[in-house]
Amino acid sequence: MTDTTLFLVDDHELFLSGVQNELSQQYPIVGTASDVDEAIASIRQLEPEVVLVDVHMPGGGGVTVISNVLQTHPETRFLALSVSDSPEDVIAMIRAGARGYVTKSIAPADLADAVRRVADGDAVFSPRLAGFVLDAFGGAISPAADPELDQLTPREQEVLRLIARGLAYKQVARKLSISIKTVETHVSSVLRKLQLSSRHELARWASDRRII
Amino acid sequence: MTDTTLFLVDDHELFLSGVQNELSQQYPIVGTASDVDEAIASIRQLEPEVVLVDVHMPGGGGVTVISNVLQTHPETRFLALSVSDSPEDVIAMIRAGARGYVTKSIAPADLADAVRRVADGDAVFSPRLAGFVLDAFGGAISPAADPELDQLTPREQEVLRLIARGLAYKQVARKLSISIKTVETHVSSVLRKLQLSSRHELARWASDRRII
DNA sequence: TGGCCTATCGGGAAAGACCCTGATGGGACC
DNA sequence: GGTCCCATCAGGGTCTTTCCCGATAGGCCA
Repeated sequence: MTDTTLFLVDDHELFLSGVQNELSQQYPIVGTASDVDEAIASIRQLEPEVVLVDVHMPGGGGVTVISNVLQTHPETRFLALSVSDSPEDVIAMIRAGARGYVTKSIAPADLADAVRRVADGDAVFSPRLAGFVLDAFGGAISPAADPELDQLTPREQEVLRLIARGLAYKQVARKLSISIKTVETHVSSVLRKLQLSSRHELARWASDRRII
Repeated sequence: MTDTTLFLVDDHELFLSGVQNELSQQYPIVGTASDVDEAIASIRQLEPEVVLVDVHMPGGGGVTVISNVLQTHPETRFLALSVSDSPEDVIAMIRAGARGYVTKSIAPADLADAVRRVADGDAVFSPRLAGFVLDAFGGAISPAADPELDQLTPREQEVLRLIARGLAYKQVARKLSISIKTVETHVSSVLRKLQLSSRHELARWASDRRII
């Protein structure tokens, strides 16, 4: 039993009860809530250290709870608990301010451990989500076949990448062993196809899409 | 003792020996390396499941090791181990593909636990880094007082931002209500101070640092 | 075979970017 | 009151980028 105060938010009473049953041996559970508004009000009043919050709930979901509470109580730590492991949900919760994200299939002992780690300030993710989060952070989210990129020929994409890297036409020409004039042609085509008006905009366009 | 094979990379023999001493009870340590090239070659040959890698090393550092090995062995899991907890280092390692990042002040037992979690596919960060990583993921990277940025005057930084956004000198001039010549002067100063040679490199420099 | 796309080049011209020297006024610091 | 740094601007030169006008050669397809 530690003294890390815990608060539970889930719209399924049965699940709420299960979690409470499993964790009350190890943490003082200061309160529970089964809808968004109730959760926000109670958390603000009770000021628990860690909040276990469900992702999908009527009335806005966990994101609403997290972002609202953090505005007044930024020190509160949130651990998202969900049946879903979809990237969209994970991203949304992390952006809102969750310190971790585990799926409901987690073993009770692991959940207790996750709560402890979140209370310590650590970041906790289910194994299958960890890789995703890091990939997203590294900017290597799914290749996501860009329709705008697809309309460029392979050679044009190649030139685009080098231009985006900050190389001058002359350097691109040397690198690809072609003449400056050819580079000009490719760049012109790219600018026209992407409806941009200068290599500077092109560089920014590329960096926005992480094509570097 | 689990069967998770471990490989250690650190240029400090003493530290290497210490880690080896602490962890060899729990993991089969299949090899160690104290420089970048040796590390890459050995890891490719021995194919350990988890690699503990130092961030700062002569010959490129941990980033080089990680990105090289991942090209041929993408299933290898890397746990970065460093004396530094600076945001730049953490970002660089994560981008390179590290699955976790802990500081060398970590307790041996915690390190063993971190290795286990990385082997499980989990993400591991020292508590003080966890928050930073999540903040960065949420797109709210701290201003992170950059020493290179600091040597620029406020006006120069302002011009830098606009240039990095892909604006032409003329547009920058209009936006700041100054003459093109003044913009030229500022850009020249920035290029000189940052030791860059063209606005294209400057744009790339800025986008690398997310100064946009 | 003729049409279309791609990749490769060239001349020439206008605009933009870059570099150099030099100048002015306003603060800050000592 | 002199010395620095900062921000502002100018002239003039060189190189780069961008956009015209072309051209040739290869591949694919109906």
